[in-house]
Amino acid sequence: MSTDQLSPLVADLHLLTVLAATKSFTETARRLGSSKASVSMRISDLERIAGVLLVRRTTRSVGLTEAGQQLVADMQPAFERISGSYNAARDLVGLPRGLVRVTAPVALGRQHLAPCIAAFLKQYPDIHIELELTDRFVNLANEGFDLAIRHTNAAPETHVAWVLCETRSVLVASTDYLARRGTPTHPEDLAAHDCLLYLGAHSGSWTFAKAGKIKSTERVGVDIRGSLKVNNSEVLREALLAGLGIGLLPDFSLLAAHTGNASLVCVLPDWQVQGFFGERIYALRPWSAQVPKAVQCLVEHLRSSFARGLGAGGAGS
Amino acid sequence: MSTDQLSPLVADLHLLTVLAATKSFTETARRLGSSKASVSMRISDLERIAGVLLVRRTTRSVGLTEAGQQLVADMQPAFERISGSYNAARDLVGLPRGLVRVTAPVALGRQHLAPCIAAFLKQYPDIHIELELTDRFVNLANEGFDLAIRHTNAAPETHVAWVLCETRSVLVASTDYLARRGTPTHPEDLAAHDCLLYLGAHSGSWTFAKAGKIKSTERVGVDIRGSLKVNNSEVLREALLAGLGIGLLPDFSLLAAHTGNASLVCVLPDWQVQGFFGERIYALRPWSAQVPKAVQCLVEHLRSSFARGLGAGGAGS
DNA sequence: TTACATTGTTCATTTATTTGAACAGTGAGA
DNA sequence: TCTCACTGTTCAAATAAATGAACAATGTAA
Repeated sequence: MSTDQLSPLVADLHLLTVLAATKSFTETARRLGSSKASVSMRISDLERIAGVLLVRRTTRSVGLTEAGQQLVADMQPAFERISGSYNAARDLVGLPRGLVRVTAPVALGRQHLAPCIAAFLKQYPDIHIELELTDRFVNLANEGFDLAIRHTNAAPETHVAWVLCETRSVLVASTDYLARRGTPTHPEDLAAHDCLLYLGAHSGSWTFAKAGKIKSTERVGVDIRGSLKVNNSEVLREALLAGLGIGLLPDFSLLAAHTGNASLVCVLPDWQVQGFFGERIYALRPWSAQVPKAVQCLVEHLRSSFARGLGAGGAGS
Repeated sequence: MSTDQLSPLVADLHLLTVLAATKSFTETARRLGSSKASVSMRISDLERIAGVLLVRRTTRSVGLTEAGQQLVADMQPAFERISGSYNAARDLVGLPRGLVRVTAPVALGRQHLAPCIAAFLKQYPDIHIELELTDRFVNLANEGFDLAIRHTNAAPETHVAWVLCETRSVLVASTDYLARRGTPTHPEDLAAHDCLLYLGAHSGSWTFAKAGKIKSTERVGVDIRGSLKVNNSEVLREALLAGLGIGLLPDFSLLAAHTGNASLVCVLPDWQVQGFFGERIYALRPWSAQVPKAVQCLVEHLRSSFARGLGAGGAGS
């Protein structure tokens, strides 16, 4: 079949698929790096030329008409295939190159990912990275990301997942605080302490098990109270460093904590807190037939860096 | 998988598939209705951005590199799917519309197709037709046609084929010529006549069978000679009308012939000539999942017009 | 209900792309 | 071998597209 007549339209048809994903002209424009005026005009032109109403506009919300939905659903896999083929062609030659869009939690990203990526970019000058730090849960496929770094218990089945490292949640406090308020020797002592909570986790109580015996039945649940709940682990760490109380931090956050003039020490080192923060750091990728070489390189670099200790810079020269 | 990065490139990637089909920048530009300068620059840009050499240029011939070939082969079905979906979406609404590119033999096209199409276009104001008349054998898929009218014996297996009508080859001469030279009563009499030949057919002899007994063994082969061989059936008809000799014409050509002041009559009506010109007129279409409504309408119109007698105009109001 | 913030569209201006003619290079035909 | 027709590329001029500020419309929050 001839596809000649497509040529002036393919770009607009692809635009439509993005619009279908975002359901927003503004967001579509941002994603494609153009203006909403342009998106508006091009979609209008497409509808005029096709002679079919594709987008239902209600000035405040955007949805596709039935025709539009069908069209997009039909074309989506085709565009994915084209994208995959193009990336494969790029990767046939020379050094890995191209743009990789990454999303990561703010704290983890700032403290560990950023220096790691900096070293990576020096090593591969033809790879560009867009790093978006947010603690919001992003839908990789819908928002156009190539890679997500997640701190979680289990990788979702629908994605390709690489384990970057194992992590633990550790109960810590500043030496200053412990000097003032005493060091707890048993979980039940915490009831008399200021406990700082990560907002969003199942707040209100911590469950302890004897270290090394997490699966044993010897568990202690402690209701806790404190003056600060916050959904940002960096703020939490700063508060702990400032001596505001005892709190739970992922172990990798501790590394950075020792660089300041204050320092945090482990509390109840013989006890392990259950279930807070994920126990692994993953790199996730929406499923696709093949992984672009640039993404593969980045993941490889992250794995070796994380294996060597979090926050370690590059993989050497 | 995100295809966002595709957006500025899809059109160029599609351009590449057309270039792969035509193996010519000039022809690609003609097909897409743009200039070769534009094609040249866009392909160059694509290669620069991809970082891969896709096209092998030798100033005189164009071919794809291995990377380019692989890329195009991968993308081709995807673009066909997109094209199909787009056409399907268009056809969901209202009157059939869109562009239909048709190729047909010159004579058949001028005499019968053109008036038929004229009536069709009046009936469907939103359908546009590009009619390319040529006796050259065109590759539908490669040259971007949606429909071909062919005068042939059997439809190729690789295409969708509709039979428009049956035809016969008829031996004719002008009354004027027959008056001067006498009317042959047996094929062997032709040896003494001026016979005008369609150039390109297996020239040099005609094989006759008793009418209604084509499959019988009673065949007569006659070596013929004459002063004119031409590959255009209209010129042949004019020559016959001018009394230059006896010649073979498809029956539908005769209809138009009677409109002049001279007229042609059948020679040897009891005999049937074998194998010259096809015995059917077909409408062919490169295979595809679904036939655009505009094409379907056109074929339907052609069928009913041809069934009603060749050259009949529209299908009525 | 009434502001407010944000959406999609419009229009004059800026920007990028396309164009056509000139050019250099190559393959077919004599 | 040489010629000629035609190829793909280049560059200034012309054309088309993208931009962003202003605008009307609508869902949201007070």
